[in-house]
Amino acid sequence: MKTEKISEFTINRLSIYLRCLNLLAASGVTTTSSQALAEQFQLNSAQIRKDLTYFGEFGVRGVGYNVTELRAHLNEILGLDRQHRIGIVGAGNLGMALANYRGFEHECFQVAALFDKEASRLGITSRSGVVVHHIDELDEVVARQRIVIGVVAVPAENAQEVVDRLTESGISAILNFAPVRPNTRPGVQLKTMDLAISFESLSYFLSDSGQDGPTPP
Amino acid sequence: MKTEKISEFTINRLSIYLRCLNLLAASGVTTTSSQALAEQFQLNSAQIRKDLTYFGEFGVRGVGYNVTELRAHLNEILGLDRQHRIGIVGAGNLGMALANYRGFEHECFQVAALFDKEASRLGITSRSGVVVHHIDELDEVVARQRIVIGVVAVPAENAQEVVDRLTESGISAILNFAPVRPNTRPGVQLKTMDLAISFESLSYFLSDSGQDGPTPP
DNA sequence: AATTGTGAATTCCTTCACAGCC
DNA sequence: GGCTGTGAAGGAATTCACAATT
Repeated sequence: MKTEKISEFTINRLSIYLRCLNLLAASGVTTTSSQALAEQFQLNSAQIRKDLTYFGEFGVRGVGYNVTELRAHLNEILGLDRQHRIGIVGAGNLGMALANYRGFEHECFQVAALFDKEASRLGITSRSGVVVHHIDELDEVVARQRIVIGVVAVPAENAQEVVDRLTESGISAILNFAPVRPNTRPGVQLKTMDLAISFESLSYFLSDSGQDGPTPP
Repeated sequence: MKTEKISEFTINRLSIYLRCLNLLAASGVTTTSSQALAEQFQLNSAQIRKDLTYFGEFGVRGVGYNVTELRAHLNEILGLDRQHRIGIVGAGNLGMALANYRGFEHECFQVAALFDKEASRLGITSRSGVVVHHIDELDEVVARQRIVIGVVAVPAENAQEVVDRLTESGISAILNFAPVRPNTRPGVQLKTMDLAISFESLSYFLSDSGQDGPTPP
């Protein structure tokens, strides 16, 4: 275990490794190696080893990694051995889609509350029975429900205000879907999923397609 | 204009610069500089200049950049001066949320069709009247509607199959929301928005929040 | 005087290659 | 023999700093 600063690239790859291991475990594989993983899932074996050794020595030289053990380690490193309660601000199409997202159901992430400022949306419930509160109840509900992750699913104009209110409410991590780059206090983790950037990037590569010419000898 | 390979980081930042310029233009600003942009929007001025010069010399030394001109250039570079027709595969919560997403309405991206394999979803329409087709009509509808971007909004298990079918149908760019890393033919642009990775990354930073207190072994 | 465009310096990330261990 | 863990090398992205330009 190093005290070195660990890059977000590494953390994101740990999620990928964990997924690969879950697939292997599901098909009954008990032992694997960085090379085997790299080949099956198109990764780089040295990178797998380097990423893992930031957190410990999980392998056995000459043998490889025990799938069950490594899964357990990655789950713990990523904090997936705990419940994380989520509050979604914005009960429009996106907010409700996230609240109903089945990907959460079997996982450690649990949508515990929804918030909106539109009177017409108050009281609506998600498929699993989570109710839409007025945004003015944010502080109270976040505290009562022990919500730690806030999701911003409101229009760009309101995103900064919502981030500020979430921060005030004592939340420690925010996933923002609005196409803005909000300011946050240090200590509050912010991650933005920017649909507009993704589409515009695709648009760029459509325009100048033919980027990838034939590889020289 | 260089022939150098341009990184995706640069392209993504161009989207951000364009947004900033749109804000400036909306408040009547006609001229700006890399420093002014950097200060207002928390960017790095050298990076702005370097990013822009991959595509041309848009500034005037001693003066800065003309907001209207630079917007026009970025719009053209990103291909936002053209319509891009989108087909969404998967008419569940996420697919319908994307189809109804207002961010598209005033932009150059237009959702032209929805697809699903569930009989119960066929014929449903989005708010703007786009109808859900059976996935078997993909090839025909993609051709008829001149769809160039495919969106994958299906469960992980079906994502690779959908990517293959989209590729077969002649689409040139894919935005994937399933938590997998599908294989694509070279020439087809693929971008994955991985919710699971984002949440797991936030979870990680929640666990070890505050690099000051390392956990004992 | 002010700001761009850019080579050089720096920082960060990835890959190589091999010593060390099973 | 085979595989991990890792220092060193290589490559990419960012930032610095200044000559060139208006």
